[in-house]
Amino acid sequence: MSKNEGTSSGVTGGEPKLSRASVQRFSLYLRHLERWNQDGLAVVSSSQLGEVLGINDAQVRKDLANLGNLGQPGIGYHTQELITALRHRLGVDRTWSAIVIGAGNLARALLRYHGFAQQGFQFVGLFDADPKKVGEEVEGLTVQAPDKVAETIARTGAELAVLAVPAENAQQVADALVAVGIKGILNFAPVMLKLPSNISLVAVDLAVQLEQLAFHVHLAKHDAI
Amino acid sequence: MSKNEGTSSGVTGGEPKLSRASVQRFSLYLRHLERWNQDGLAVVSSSQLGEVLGINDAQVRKDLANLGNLGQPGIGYHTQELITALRHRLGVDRTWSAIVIGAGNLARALLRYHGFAQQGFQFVGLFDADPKKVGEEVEGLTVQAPDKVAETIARTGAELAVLAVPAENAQQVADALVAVGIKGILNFAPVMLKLPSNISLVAVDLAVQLEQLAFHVHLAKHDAI
DNA sequence: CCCGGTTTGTGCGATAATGCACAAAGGCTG
DNA sequence: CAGCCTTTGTGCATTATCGCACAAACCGGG
Repeated sequence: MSKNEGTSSGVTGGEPKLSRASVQRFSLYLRHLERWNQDGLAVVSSSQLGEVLGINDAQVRKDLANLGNLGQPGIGYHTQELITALRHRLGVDRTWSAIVIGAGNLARALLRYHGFAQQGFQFVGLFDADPKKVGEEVEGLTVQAPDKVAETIARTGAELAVLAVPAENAQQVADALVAVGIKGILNFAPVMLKLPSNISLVAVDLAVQLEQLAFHVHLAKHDAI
Repeated sequence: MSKNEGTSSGVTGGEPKLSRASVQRFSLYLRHLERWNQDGLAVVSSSQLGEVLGINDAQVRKDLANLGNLGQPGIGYHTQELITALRHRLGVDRTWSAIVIGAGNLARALLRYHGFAQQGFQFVGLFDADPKKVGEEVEGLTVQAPDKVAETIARTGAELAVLAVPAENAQQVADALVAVGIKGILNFAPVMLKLPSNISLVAVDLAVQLEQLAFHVHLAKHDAI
């Protein structure tokens, strides 16, 4: 996240400020609640949520307290109500349009992953600088040349971009995206992008994750006292 | 990470204990250092590293102090030396073998991503429960039935597994992997796996990341005081 | 309508992570 | 070799995050 550190609510004091950690968990709560809701579970408790997330139940209650007093002592939380509140607070009680830059395998995987659509995200454009890829069809989208991005944004109102290009080009592409009005970037390239502070950024580095895993296994072996 | 919370070094006190946050950054330092090293940069400073990671330089020095006194006042750190120390400490100064479960698009994307190989990870097996996929060739690997996992592990010594299966099957598959001796799991399914505490776990939920991004953009709009 | 069993909301202390600021150490110039 | 500049290592204050524990609220049974 660029500089959106504090997640400060406007001084107007509308809603309580959320800690970065809480926001991360909100998505996870939502995921589980939606599953449970489909299973017909009308009410959930903080300990149930804590259980599946592997955290303390008090933490859950504190997080959820930020949504207003939705919990009822002795009962728990109404699943549907909680889902609605979470989606509203997260800003996913609407549809978000996103474009994808880079038509490699990762992009294809993302386009085919239907979890996004369920959460209200839709991909409205796919772009690649490689002329050989332009014109190709992927999951209902036709690969376009990068100079068509502005036009697509204007037409669809897309605010988010997924960056799945090589590290070398990432910064340059990101700059171009900002120039044409993109508001948030999900970056898969293994570089720390420099963006204006009003542009949001979330980075996912898959190699880092695997490395973290290796480290923990490595440690577990040597730790074996 | 299952319970490997403290990242506690064995009481033997070999190396200083690393904070979870430091370890996360270690991978990032390494990534940039390797790039710079290839570019011929022999010496780096904490402020350079802080710059590219977007963090304070004091933080960088504290992190790196955990590797021993590699820095020289007035000079900085020798790139190559730092790389060696980081790789050693992270446990990536060796080759790690990993298997992939689930031969969907995400798996294909991962197999084709060469960043892993550069970091010393190699994929030695690909498995899918769908009989129609068994026998297919993907990036030099032949999709096998899940009951062949044990055999592959025995043959290759693979310790890591990448889980790229639907959420419904994830826990069951994970249990099976643990049963045949896998030591660490990188989980892409949107569920919190329950694993024995001696098994390491790193989870990546792509939908959550996109949701985080949406939230920050959402907030930026409403925050605009 | 009272009582035991649940579950929320939260004040408070504990723990972790971050950032500041400065002394000590190395190198370059003249 | 003296002076100045750079950069490390780290003690300390600040901030963020977590978990415990308990009062208050709610339910169902008898």
